[in-house]
Amino acid sequence: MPLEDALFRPVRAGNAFEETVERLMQAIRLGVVGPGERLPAERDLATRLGISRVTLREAIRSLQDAGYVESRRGRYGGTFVNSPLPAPAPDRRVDPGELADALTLRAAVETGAAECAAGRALGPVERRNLLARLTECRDASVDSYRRKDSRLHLAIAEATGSPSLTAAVADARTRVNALLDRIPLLPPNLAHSNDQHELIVTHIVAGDPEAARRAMAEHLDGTALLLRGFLT
Amino acid sequence: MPLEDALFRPVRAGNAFEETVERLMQAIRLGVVGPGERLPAERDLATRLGISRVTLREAIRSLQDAGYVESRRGRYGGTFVNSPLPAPAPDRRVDPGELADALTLRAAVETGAAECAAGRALGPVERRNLLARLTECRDASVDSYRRKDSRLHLAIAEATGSPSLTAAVADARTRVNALLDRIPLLPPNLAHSNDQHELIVTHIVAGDPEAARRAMAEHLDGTALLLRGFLT
DNA sequence: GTCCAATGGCTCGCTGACATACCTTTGGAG
DNA sequence: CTCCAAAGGTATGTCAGCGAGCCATTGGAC
Repeated sequence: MPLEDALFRPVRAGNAFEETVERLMQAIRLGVVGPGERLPAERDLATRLGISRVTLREAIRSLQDAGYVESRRGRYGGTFVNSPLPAPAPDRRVDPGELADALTLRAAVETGAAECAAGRALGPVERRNLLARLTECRDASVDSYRRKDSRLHLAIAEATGSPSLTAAVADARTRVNALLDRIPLLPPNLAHSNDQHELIVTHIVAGDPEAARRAMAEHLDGTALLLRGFLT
Repeated sequence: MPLEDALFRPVRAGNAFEETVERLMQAIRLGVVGPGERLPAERDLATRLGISRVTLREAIRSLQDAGYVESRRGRYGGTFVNSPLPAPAPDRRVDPGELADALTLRAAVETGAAECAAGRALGPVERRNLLARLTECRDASVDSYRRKDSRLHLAIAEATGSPSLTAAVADARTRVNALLDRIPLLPPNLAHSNDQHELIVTHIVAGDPEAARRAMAEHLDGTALLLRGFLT
């Protein structure tokens, strides 16, 4: 019974060290902490993540070894994200079940987020955040595009005011991004994406939930088709 | 920044014991393992949950102490869910932020699930499962209603074929159910719910995603209004 | 020039969780 | 009647992860 599989799934996705590495990688790959920027201080971050500083440091150490970050001591020191970032790990086989699962989850949470964001009275801060991410995305270079794209989608999730939904969108995107890293990024698709982004944001700031949802659904269908096409 | 709060949220929701108790309670409260039914054998369950048998037994022990289950030794023994179940813990203050967060998340994942389920070619097993849960829900007594209701909604999530989305719906429902336990269950609302359920399932088996989503959204709005009303 | 606050770097003892093995109970198969 | 498979119950040694404290480095404030 698949339902029992869902409820009796593993309580822990891995040990504390592995899960911490995943989290930090997520922040970097989603562009929440961009190249050149600093992670929170170890003591602060360990508290926020609910782990010991020792474990956090082990995780940071392995990100250093992989070339993602560098640490500097002293006041105004810290752990900084490298620029440029190393290329992600090479291709592995993609489980078709995993592909369908990730795309289904993303479709649900992201269209839900777009609709919800459009249905709220957005404050000026959220409005500005959305528009800023939109233009950043449009102006992004090819190798920073995925990060800027993710930041825009996360800004939409943030505009729902729901931390849980924001986290769900971040997780879904992380999974889909890992798959997208296996296929080429083509400029025409990129331009098309930007047009769709503008449409989505327009509907959200205009407060039209139904239209925002439809625009987001179309946008996601585009990359879903690409993924299914390239990954057999 | 709320985005960083979402990404740097705690890696672990609690220790292994606490999380295991939550999981088992979830299975019982959602009616996935109903009164009189048996949980999987300890060795099997511990493997599925990715924890040691010792930790699982500690969790089961605390459910025994709380009166939710009983264990019997010997072949054909096991851990069985009690009937009737003890009443949930008495009222505590409800954080209005938590209420909004839980409702937003649920709205996103459940409408997404309904839409996705309606958009798929359902097998005969899934169809029969949906209809069976629908009638079970209609015929349910007042004190088993919440469980049967949850089972129906989970069947819809299951029909998406996405384990992640199913798990997300289960988690969202668990949070909302915990809030619903604080307000009365009124027969008129119950009848109204049943009508909406029938509409939702009809649209799903008919393969009309748009209508299924709208019907689900209306259904959820009903309980959302109730919750917001009763919980100030 | 001196000081010092904030940061990364390191160590040690303690506890929770795990893997493994074995014991006890039960009820059907033969 | 005997046996035994499958289930819960128990004990032990090992290790990951934690808390707490201290050290080393740095660059601005004074």
